[in-house]
Amino acid sequence: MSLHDGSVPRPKSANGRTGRPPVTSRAQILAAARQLIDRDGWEKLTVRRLAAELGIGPTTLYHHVRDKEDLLLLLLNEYVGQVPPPELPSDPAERIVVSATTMHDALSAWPWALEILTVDGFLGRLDDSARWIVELVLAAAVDAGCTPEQAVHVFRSIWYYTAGEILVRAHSAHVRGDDGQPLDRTLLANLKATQLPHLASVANKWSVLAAEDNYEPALRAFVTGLLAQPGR
Amino acid sequence: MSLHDGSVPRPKSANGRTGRPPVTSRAQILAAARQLIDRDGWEKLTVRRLAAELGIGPTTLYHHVRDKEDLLLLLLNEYVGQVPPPELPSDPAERIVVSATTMHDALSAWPWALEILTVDGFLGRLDDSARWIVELVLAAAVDAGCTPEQAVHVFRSIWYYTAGEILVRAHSAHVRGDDGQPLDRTLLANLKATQLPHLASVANKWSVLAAEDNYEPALRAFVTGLLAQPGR
DNA sequence: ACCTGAACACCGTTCAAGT
DNA sequence: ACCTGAACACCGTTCAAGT
Repeated sequence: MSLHDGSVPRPKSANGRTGRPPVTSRAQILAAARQLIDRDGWEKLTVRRLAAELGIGPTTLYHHVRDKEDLLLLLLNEYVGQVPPPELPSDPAERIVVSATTMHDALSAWPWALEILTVDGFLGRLDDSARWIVELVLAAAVDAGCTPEQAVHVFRSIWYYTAGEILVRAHSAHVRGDDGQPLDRTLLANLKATQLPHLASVANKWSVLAAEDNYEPALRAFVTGLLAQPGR
Repeated sequence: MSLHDGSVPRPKSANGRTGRPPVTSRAQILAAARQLIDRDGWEKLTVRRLAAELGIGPTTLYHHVRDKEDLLLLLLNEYVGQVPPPELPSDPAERIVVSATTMHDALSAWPWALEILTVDGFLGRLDDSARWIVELVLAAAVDAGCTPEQAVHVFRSIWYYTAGEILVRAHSAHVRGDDGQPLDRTLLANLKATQLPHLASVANKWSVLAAEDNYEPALRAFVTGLLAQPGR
């Protein structure tokens, strides 16, 4: 790497700055990206569309962000950094629940953010503005009697549950059978009731049950179970 | 839809069958797809590569599978259907743990299969050969005293945890910092220790802890917590 | 310093024509 | 009945040339 700041000769211009004037900025790009996602959905965010949105050439973007992954990471840090911290209860176990729920709700509202987190190994790519949520969970776990190492395991377990819930639910949201029927019908239709009796007994209400939000009660059960583990 | 079976006039040929002879088959396509994934990795499975592998034109594939999603689903059902059923213990709670672990281990070995499951709303798209794993968990939960409805919630919670664990770990596996350093360094480097003390205290061993397999103990804690929930 | 169009190396899928 | 090449409508990214 031989690049270092200020090594490039700069042609002076009238206004004291140098070179061709910018037609956009990183801030503008991020704002446009967010607008595009909110309007057309996450899967429509492509480098080319984003450029078109801004009225610039696709290649111009590469002067403001390293690549698409970099863009997504910037977007994510910005978003998580703006999540307001929750009111924390004094009971440590309940504090874990509230902290995790805050994380969950923030990411549920922006499920695409979670896809970035999953793909990128998440923690290492966030900056401090986003990592405070992790800190909350760790602190509460330590308060509940965990060693720092155990607290990390508690956090990870909760993170897996939370990430799975959001990802699966986000993707299942509007899935229908081939014919547009809700899945119950399909489920029932080709089910050998004699071989799978329990599945058969709930097949006709599966999609109703699957639509119910059970995140928090199950999370509470998980936290209780984790904190009650032997060997601590 | 005006298509119905046998409505197309068929030119007879010498061997008693009709039309141009096939150069491949669905079974051959699935076998080649699996080989391609095992050899080059899941992300290299594209319609065009798969066709090249088989020595046929990309468009020929569309006579044997509806589209790429259909191909993945066929692949997945085949795989899950071949998973051997586990030895089940008599204790219902432990039976949930063993059943879920079987599901987990099978999908861990084939993480790309899980991506399909997540994307496609999973359950409704599987056939009976794959759904027996769900049945095992439901049956065990009912044996443990759950109503069928509660059993579905138990299954879903466990599924979220399992799916999250596999997805996050599969994607985090080989993530390094920009400079190829393990993430601990990056984590430590830009960490404001005074603001995030608990995170700071584990930063240097984070990646070691994150590499530890904690699936089963945490699952057991989860199951214990779920079955101990009030209001049942 | 910043922007641009052309180009590269890909995708999944459709469709008319051939055997 | 099955196969084919050409074509469509896209991707992310690089690079030499322009202002």
